[in-house]
Amino acid sequence: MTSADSGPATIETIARRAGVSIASVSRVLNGLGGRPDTVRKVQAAATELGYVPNAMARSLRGGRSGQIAFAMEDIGNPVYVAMVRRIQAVAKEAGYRLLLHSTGADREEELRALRSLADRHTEGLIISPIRITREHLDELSRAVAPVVVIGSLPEGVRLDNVRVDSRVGAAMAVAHLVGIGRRRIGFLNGPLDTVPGQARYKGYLDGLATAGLDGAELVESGQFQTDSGAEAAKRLLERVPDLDGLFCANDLIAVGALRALREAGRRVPDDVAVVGMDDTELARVTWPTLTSVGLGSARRGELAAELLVDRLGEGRDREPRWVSVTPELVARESTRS
Amino acid sequence: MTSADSGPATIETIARRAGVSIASVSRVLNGLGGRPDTVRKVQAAATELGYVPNAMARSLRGGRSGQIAFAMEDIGNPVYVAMVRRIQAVAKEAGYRLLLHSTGADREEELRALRSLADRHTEGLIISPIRITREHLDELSRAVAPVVVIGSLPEGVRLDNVRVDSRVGAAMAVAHLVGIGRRRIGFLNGPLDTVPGQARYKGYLDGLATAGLDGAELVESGQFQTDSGAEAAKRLLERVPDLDGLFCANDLIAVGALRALREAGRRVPDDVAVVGMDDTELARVTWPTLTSVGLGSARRGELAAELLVDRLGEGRDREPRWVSVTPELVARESTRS
DNA sequence: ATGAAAGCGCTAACAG
DNA sequence: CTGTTAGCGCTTTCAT
Repeated sequence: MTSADSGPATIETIARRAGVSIASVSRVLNGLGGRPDTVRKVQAAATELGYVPNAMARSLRGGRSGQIAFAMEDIGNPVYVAMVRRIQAVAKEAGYRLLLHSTGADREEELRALRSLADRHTEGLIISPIRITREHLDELSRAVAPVVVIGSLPEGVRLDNVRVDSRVGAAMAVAHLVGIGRRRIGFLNGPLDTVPGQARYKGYLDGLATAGLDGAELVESGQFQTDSGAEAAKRLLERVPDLDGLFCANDLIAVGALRALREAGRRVPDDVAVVGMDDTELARVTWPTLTSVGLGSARRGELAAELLVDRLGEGRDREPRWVSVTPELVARESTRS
Repeated sequence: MTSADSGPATIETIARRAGVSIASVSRVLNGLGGRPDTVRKVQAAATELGYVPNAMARSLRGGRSGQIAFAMEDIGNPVYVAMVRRIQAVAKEAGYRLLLHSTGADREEELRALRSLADRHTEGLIISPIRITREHLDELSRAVAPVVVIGSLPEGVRLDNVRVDSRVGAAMAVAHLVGIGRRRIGFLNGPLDTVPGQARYKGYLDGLATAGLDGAELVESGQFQTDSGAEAAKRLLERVPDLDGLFCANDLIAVGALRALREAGRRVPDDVAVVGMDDTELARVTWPTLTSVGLGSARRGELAAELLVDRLGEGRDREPRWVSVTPELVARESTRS
């Protein structure tokens, strides 16, 4: 340890120690060959000094940070957990580190996440916005690095995009309830001014129409959350005592509904059959276990990550791609007939 | 838009446009004053060009990346979700970005996370290792940047550390079961060769001893997961048909146990009362709702983040701090007498 | 108050 | 095959 250098080793430290130039050090360390003798000396020095390349310097020089980010509303929602898991896996596989933005319900935070691409600490972004405003679209079109959107985009937006037709999924849920003989089918929705809120509401109406039912007055909306779901269920039960089927716009709402139904003394599925949406981990944990329409959250995360990774590599100039995932109903006890 | 420059604006672009030196640009942009005239010109140019400082260059120059990381086993576990949420919040508040390492069950990955501090892309790390081996300790002591450990550390390790005495928590669970008149109290544990597995097992024994009970043969171990918990519960029920109380080493195991109990036709809490641990979101979702010993996951995440942020700032040379959180039993339906 | 210049650590082009 | 050198974009002396 003759190292009179302070701080961590750099290529310069190594160069001095090995008696070669910094260029040779760089070459050897990047596997670009060299005289066997040189290679040996450099490697020895690097090992002895415990050299690790400085990622910041590399990034600045190479113009690539090796980082991507995922922005979602709240990691507390199991849907996002499923996405993060797969995104993480794909990112790591491709040699990217993953950053997390939790935007909360705050629209402004989402925009900030988009704008922050400009400082180049991140090479690309996956974003799953719950609302898509004019501002979002402006900011998206102005983004200085690749962005993949998880969620539906208006026609004509030229961005990589992973979607699922939750309208169809919602219709499937209703069809399933109809299939087991339910006729008074309610719907607990999230906020109507969100993309998923809109789509699921339309799907619910589609499902009813197909079955020749009318459900105009069987809808309650609130937040996409458990407590809100419980309250909405309570309101609906009071208004519609003869309810026999219930579709919930996500599993969190459904969990709240199950609670409210129990407290109201209704048996599930005997009195009221319940279907959730997203098919999260929760669906297997409740009692009765929850029938739910899976929207492939894990798969969407994975696809989004793959799209992004591709665009950051090979696919730099590819046309924007719109990929979609098919909803799938998973029947469990809450609709066992 | 006379900008003949390619790529994003830099201080140099601005300097040319404003007719000043790059040094002045830097000063103005960092609020270090200047002649009113200069300030105005620079700000105008910056705005027009949509200038955003390059984070990589800043980092390299300043030696600070503005990033911290959190390494845990699997974001799928609600305990970590709770931690991430708070860590995220504290990090953002303090101006740090948050990186996520999912290490899986892989020991090697944890070590990699620690070693990766050396490349300086991250200023500090919060790690919640499930096992602490000799290698971990070596690597921890060798870490080139501040590390905060969530979990218990052997005496004498000089590292910031947030802990909770889950041994005491486990004893509380048993005491609670005893308190509602249970005498044949089983324990479903995770792997015994993990830190939490050890502590909770000891706490279980403590609890029994205090009550003058013997439970040597009422233990099953598996993984800290739902399916594993269900299987373990099944095994235990076969071996010990007169079981009347059950403590589970975490909520995931407890959820599995509830399922197994139901399948075996046992009523909860009438036949068997159940207590989980961690008091995750799950505990409020199951039926019956699950009594669980909270270990302050959210709080631990928050504290860890605060310790780290402090050490990266003011507290650079502070003595290592060991903070602890107190377990708290939250009684719910699964132990209603 | 301002500009010139050095340098953070690295890679790559260019000579030799 | 190897060394010298020029930057990547920024902050910060050091003169002026």
